[in-house]
Amino acid sequence: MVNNKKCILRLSRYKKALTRLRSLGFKKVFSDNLADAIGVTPSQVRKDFSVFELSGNKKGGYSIDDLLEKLNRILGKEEVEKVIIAGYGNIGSALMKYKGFEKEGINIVAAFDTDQSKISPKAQIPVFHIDEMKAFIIKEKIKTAIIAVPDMVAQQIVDTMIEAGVKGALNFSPLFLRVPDEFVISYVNLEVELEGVIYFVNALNNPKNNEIADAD
Amino acid sequence: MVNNKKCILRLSRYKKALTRLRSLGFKKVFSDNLADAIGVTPSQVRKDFSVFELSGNKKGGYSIDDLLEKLNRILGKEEVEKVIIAGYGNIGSALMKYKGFEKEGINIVAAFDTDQSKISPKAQIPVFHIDEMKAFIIKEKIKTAIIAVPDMVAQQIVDTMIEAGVKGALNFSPLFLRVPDEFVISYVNLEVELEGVIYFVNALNNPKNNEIADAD
DNA sequence: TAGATTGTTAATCGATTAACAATC
DNA sequence: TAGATTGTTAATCGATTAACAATC
Repeated sequence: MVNNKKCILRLSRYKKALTRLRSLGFKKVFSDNLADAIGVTPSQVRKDFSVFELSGNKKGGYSIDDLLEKLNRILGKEEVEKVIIAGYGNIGSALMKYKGFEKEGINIVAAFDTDQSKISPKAQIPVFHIDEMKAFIIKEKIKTAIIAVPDMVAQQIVDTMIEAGVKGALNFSPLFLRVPDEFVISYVNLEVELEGVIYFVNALNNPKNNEIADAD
Repeated sequence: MVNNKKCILRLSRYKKALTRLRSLGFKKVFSDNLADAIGVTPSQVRKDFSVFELSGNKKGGYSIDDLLEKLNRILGKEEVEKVIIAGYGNIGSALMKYKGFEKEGINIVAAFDTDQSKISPKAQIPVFHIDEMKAFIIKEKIKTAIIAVPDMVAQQIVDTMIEAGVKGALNFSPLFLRVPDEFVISYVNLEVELEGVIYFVNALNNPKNNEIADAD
């Protein structure tokens, strides 16, 4: 198993770029083109591919169809992934409607909240009371979740998820959550990211500094 | 200038943790406590602080008030930061309502969209037609923006922003955008993040593999 | 063939961690 | 004082990049 998050995230970006190239009618791609498309070096592309034994033809580049098929397999896209959302506030409801997930074969199957006025079990994508989450996870064998609940309850929600069998989550709560080593958790922290941008904007536009900051 | 994005993002996380500790009545904190609060090593905390000349007392730890004041200064929080949002779809409108930003002294001052039905120039936070964005940026001297427009127009929108004087952006479009070196851009790519979680969930629960993946 | 591109190894780079002297 | 914690240096670790042999 490749244990390098940044590399995996790049695979996902290659996939996106390849899909676009294919839709433009391309059949073949060179490490150069792909590097350009996602903003890395050609060495990086070839290294990443080599790690996953994605091979091309010397001189002939890589077959886009072939790469896409293999990337989908690596990223677990052979079957549609069922994901639930805990918390149906601003973020949770935006994510439910977000088109980007279904495009990638990710299927949001339900959301959960405490607020009675938000609950709609008959909707196309149902919103249930949070008390029903545990049973739902067990019944539907949910492995992946999105945490978009208020900070105060985030730890408690992830604990429940873990008990019920969830193996990984995308967490929008700004708190650091305590989870077992084998639980996968990825933090998306919008304030922190935006504060980072603001810091570099100020720092780069301050005449004292003249270095260049990395985008990543 | 410290040119290490991950370090800056940690400063923002320290700040969050310190605010919480202060609200619980604490006055002092040790590198140990902070490390624990955000999930890093005590060495990391002391190293980060040393880089920014945030000093404590040997034996006595760090003063929370003092740290918070200095962190706010470093992160440019002495004045409220004005930010605009391009694109008032699912993501854009969720971000407008998002409480996390104002908590951190980030002020969303306007949003822009092409869809006439979304435009409301008299709202508390106004939504204008995208054609008015450039003039608004110039007039209000906006330095930081959030890009939440459809993929197809993301490059064009960031070009306009740059022309008008924006210096950095948080980009929710999954495309790699071409920007000048001195423009700060941070990518938040929800599909990519979620795909990463799914990959590790599958990989870790596949009997062939028994290594542990890093959360970050 | 000659030229171009892959695949892989070795070198580089930078960030994290460990260790420990200084010191409160 | 003795013990604990900071602040910093050096060691380690891991990821990225450069270089180049293999080869289509």
